[in-house]
Amino acid sequence: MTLSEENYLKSIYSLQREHGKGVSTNVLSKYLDAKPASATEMIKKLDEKGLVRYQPYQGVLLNESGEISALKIIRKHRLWETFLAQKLDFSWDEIHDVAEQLEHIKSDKLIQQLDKFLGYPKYDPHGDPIPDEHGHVIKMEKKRVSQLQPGDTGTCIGVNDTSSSFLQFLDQQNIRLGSVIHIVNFQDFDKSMTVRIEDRELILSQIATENIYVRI
Amino acid sequence: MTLSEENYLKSIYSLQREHGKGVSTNVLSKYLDAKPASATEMIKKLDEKGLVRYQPYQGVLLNESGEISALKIIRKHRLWETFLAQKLDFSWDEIHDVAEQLEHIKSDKLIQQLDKFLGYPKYDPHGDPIPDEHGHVIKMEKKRVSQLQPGDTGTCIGVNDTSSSFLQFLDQQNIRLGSVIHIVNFQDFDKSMTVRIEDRELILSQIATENIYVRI
DNA sequence: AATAAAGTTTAGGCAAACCTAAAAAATATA
DNA sequence: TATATTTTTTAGGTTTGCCTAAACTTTATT
Ligand SMILES: [Mn+2]
Ligand SMILES: [Mn+2]
Ligand SMILES: [Mn+2]
Ligand SMILES: [Mn+2]
Repeated sequence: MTLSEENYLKSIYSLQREHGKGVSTNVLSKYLDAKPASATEMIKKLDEKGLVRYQPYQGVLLNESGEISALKIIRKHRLWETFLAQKLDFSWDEIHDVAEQLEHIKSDKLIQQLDKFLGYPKYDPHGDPIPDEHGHVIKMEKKRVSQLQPGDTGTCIGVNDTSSSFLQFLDQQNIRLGSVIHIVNFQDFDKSMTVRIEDRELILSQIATENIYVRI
Repeated sequence: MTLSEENYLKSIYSLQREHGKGVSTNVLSKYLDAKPASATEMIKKLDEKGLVRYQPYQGVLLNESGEISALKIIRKHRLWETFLAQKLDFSWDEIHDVAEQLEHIKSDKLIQQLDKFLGYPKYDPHGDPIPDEHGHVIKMEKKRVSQLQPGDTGTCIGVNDTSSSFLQFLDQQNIRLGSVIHIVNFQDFDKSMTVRIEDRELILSQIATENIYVRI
């Protein structure tokens, strides 16, 4: 499989999860920073290879072998992210771009040994579950902070927005994986929330609370 | 720089070191497992980019910026080899192919942190010196075992032949980096040598003694 | 239902990195 | 030195992955 094919499969997997139905060439191409015509071409090729189901004008969906392939790449991506964060002291916002390259290295032994070296981690530094070698993923029912009520408490397990600026903001506010977030108050007029993290109270905007995932 | 350009620069660097003069398209293409016509094309492109000096029919030579670029890739290759051997328990003969891919990952921070994580190693698992971030390499006067006399003692610092079968042979014979090799005897009829390694005597063929490097 | 807008595909090109086959140059041999 | 052999370059193709512009299909609006 080529680098480009791998990136398409991974993208289709993510977008398929988000929305329900077939992923349109428009959405897919925007996600990959390419043109719709390019997406159409690639989708046709993946269909011929038996990795996706594609009906013209109806979008694309991974079939079983496509999903297994996608999960293998996601496994590699998340293991490398874990390596970069835990062993090389990369910060939350720096790991993604490098992992985007490393995920395409071809060596079964490499990824097996990396997994072992890291102590068989279950989650990556963004709180996303790492698929096992057969492509099995732990299903998590994660909630957004915005879905909690005053009085509730959640443990931060990830983010939705992975932009540098947001991740840097979280770093500054000392919000990291495992942080316990207690909801103190909810302001109706702007949907912001007052939360307590490690005995420190702060106000999070609606945008912020919608982009932080917690396990309750 | 593209992956292919990087591989060409690295190859030219190695071949230039071996022979003295300009590297011919024939030699270069054989080394890279490509056709001479492809080498000519690439060389012309590298010349236009100012990385090599190329005169038709006269072969190619790296100029200063080409050499710096080559050494940066070699630095990455050797750091990754060290990582694979030291941290992921790859054996001597397994590391090269994976490092051949990893050397092309683009991230200054990655290689800086990897270097730190490994404790700023000076040599790779084959005994070759790792260039520093400015492209400076330690010049080593290494000798082949075949150049030693009975009574001499050397410390194994690398190999010339990096084929799997040779490296596996060395593994079986417990010859590794740092092994102290004492020359017991030299057989004139077949140029083989009796050597002592860790209180064990064995006979090495001429082919073997010519492909093991030692520091005396 | 007819028309306008938006989304999707097709057609035709382009650059990178390969290739084969033919032409040209350098080198070896008679 | 003339000819044969080897090496190198050039010319023309192919594949992958991208693009733009035009044609077509679907969806939204009047
Ligand atoms: Mn990627
Ligand atoms: Mn992640
Ligand atoms: Mn390489
Ligand atoms: Mn090496």
